[in-house]
Amino acid sequence: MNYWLMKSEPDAFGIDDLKQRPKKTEPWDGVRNYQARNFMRDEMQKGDQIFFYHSNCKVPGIVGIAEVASAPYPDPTQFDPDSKYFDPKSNPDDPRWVLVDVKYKRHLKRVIPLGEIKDHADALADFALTRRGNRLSIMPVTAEQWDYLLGMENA
DNA sequence: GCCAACGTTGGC
DNA sequence: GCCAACGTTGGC
Repeated sequence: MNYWLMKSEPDAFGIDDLKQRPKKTEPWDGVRNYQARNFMRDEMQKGDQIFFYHSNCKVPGIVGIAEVASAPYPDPTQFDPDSKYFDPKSNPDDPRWVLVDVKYKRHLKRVIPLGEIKDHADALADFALTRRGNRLSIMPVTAEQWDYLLGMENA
């Protein structure tokens, strides 16, 4: 089992939106970054645990926990000319972009703000989120980092 | 293959 | 709203 952190802008789709979805599950479409895609395509498995992160908002940080709820499959929006994620260069016989379904598990008892995560940089050695200039929307979390961040929930 | 221009991300 | 970081595009 692997651990991940996935970013979302709460103005567009936040953890409350996920919770309110039928089956509390949403196809994580629109990922158009190869590194993030490769994580989904090559490494994600059903049951993997996800930190749900709110970006581009007043208090960016980890707000809850979700779970990978499907195997990777082609992102349908890449073939939809009306979608803002439409990719005319993607070949239906060899889709360029994939996604997984993401299922809501729970909110954290409190938001763990980015600022606080940065304060613990030493304990979270090499955490992808706080590496300089990081813009990945999906990134791996080690088991150690996962446990440590979960511990911060009660701090 | 290089690299300048451009667009996007996302914290502040 | 600003801007640093960085990915992508496209001319050459």
